[in-house]
Amino acid sequence: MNTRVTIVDVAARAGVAISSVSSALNNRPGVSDETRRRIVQAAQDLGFVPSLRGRSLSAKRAFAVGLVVHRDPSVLESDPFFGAFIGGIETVLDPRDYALILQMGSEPVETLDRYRSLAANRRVDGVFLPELGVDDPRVPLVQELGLPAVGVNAEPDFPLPAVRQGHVEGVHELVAHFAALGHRRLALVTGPHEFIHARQRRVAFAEAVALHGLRLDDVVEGDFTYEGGIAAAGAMLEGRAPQDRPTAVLCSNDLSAIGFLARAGELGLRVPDDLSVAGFDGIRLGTYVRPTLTTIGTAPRLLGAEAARMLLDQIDGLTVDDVDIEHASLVVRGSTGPVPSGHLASVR
Amino acid sequence: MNTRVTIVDVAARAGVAISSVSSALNNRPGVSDETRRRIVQAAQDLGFVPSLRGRSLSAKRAFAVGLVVHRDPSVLESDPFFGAFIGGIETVLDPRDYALILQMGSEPVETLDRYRSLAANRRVDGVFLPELGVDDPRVPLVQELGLPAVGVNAEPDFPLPAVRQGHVEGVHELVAHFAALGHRRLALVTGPHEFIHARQRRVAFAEAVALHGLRLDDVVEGDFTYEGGIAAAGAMLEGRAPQDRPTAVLCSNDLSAIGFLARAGELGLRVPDDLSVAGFDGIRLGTYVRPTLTTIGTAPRLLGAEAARMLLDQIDGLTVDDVDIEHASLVVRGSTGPVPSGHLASVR
DNA sequence: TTGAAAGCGGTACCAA
DNA sequence: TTGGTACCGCTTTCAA
Repeated sequence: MNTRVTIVDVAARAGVAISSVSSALNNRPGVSDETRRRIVQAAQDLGFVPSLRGRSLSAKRAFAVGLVVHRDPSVLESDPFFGAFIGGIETVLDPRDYALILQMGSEPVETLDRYRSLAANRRVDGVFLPELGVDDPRVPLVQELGLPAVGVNAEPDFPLPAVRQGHVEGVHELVAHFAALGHRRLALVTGPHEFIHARQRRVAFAEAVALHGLRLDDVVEGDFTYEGGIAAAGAMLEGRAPQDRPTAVLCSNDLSAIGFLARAGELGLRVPDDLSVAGFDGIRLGTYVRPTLTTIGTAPRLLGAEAARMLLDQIDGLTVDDVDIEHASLVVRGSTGPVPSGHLASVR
Repeated sequence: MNTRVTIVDVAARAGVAISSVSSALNNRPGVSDETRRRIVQAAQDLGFVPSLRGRSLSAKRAFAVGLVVHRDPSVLESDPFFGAFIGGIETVLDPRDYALILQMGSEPVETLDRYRSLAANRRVDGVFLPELGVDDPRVPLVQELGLPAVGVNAEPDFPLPAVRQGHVEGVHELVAHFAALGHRRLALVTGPHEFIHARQRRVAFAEAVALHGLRLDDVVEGDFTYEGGIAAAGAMLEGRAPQDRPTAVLCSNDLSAIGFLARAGELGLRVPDDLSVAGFDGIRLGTYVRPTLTTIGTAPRLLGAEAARMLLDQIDGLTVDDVDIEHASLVVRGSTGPVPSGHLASVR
């Protein structure tokens, strides 16, 4: 039990050369059915599992892909995106005998180094690029390193293969929802400008608002955190007369929306009676809070699965086309409702 | 740029044998200072990074350790433990050039298979065993496989190296806190009995309650989820007269405590005026909710770091002693307060 | 101290 | 169709 079964053992038992074992077990042609059968039998008898290390060295592959999570160490802790994203990745990796190497880098610079060393010692065959920033330095890096990569929710002109989930439609649905409820004065809590997805959501919201002939009263920059939502609510609502406040707010992610809700409540505003609030993501937590959070539901799990498929295909030398998964769409729950009556009159 | 720099290149440039390069670069004796200097210089000039694959095959090591997360696919999503735990692991792995391989198995059986295949193809040199169950099948498995492993929060008689964070003290602190606030009738929402940490918390609570001469009114089994907390609150509070209710409740983790809080609120109970509620973990979310959650703060990050250190040492052939990190302790926040006045009178 | 060479466990090419 | 063998890139004896 101490010494492992190698391909040599299998060859010996089947009475063939190791090259035949290799061919047979990898379903390559050039082995007679009879020999193949004997080899498979021998392998099974011996409980042979090819060593990843041997294969790795010879095949010049790591059979692993990498995900580097950056930002604060508590990302995984408070941001449900990665959990679901990783879950999706796993569903694809596992059947194809690949493994996921997860690394965390607190600061952007450190993150780059992680990618660099993953590539340098060839620990991975490719990487995911989630949470893309504007002019993200990881892009030229992987290009320079010749490291296969897949971008997640990238811009249209992204130079690498990417998987995207449309955000525009969901935002339009939400604004239409607001409009139908009589809201005229909307506001937005964005994410940090350096993130592409923050910008995408902002642009889509502004467009939709204009399209419906509504007013974009206020835009406050948040940071995708709960605390950021609290701060944004303070900035947007505190000390303002009802007539001066927006009646419907979109926060760029659910976490900040939930913070926003909490602060709004502390300021004496009832949601959705005095104010409608919506988030973006569709995290589970949004169904926990009261009122439950209206949101634009995304599919990080699917995004992960598709990204993994694209990455493995790319590693296999296939040409991969960008993929658009089903767009995010509105999920109406308890935090949005009709515009306060006072505001109906005040319009126009 | 296309072909990588190997040890052969370095040897050639330094004008020495590859064995000398290996010795020199790994700080092994038997190389003269002068030669060593030349080799280091050459390596640097060429930007040599040893191939993990070559090392791996030759050294019979994967230079990676594995973490298999089981239970529902949404674990990482809603349970902040793993994010912090992984963060802690990383801080130790990275400087020692190890990587973390993360896998997810939804069902326990599947999880076992993951461990099995990780061991079979030698993708990892060791594994973490978090969230131990009673008679956890992973334990005999890793023993049989001869796979180094470290248990997290294991029982005292655990047969493998383990890192633990004391839970008893924190629970005692909490019960003392309850007692000081005048509470006499306590209750507990546990986690599933099959988890060791659920049982540990239950036992500690019962002991502490007895020690203070208080009453353990009610014990309801939860499932460590928000929904479980909601259900537990329903079972414990709904349709009961104030005199029949406990006045202070410990939920076995924060997430369920937060669900408990929400449901209590819906049932018209004010926390902490009508009822005190505490959790266990110290997750960030507990500071978001209103009232903020009194809890017993744990240190998953530290647990991860220590577990990683122990695992790597074990892999290096060192004998590792079990480690106890600073025990979890009480964090008083807003969800606990004085016993309702009606109950003060009713005691005795 | 240095260098040559034998593995580690596979893959893949080439002759037989 | 088979078997032999040269790698893959490093570590580790063992002579020189």
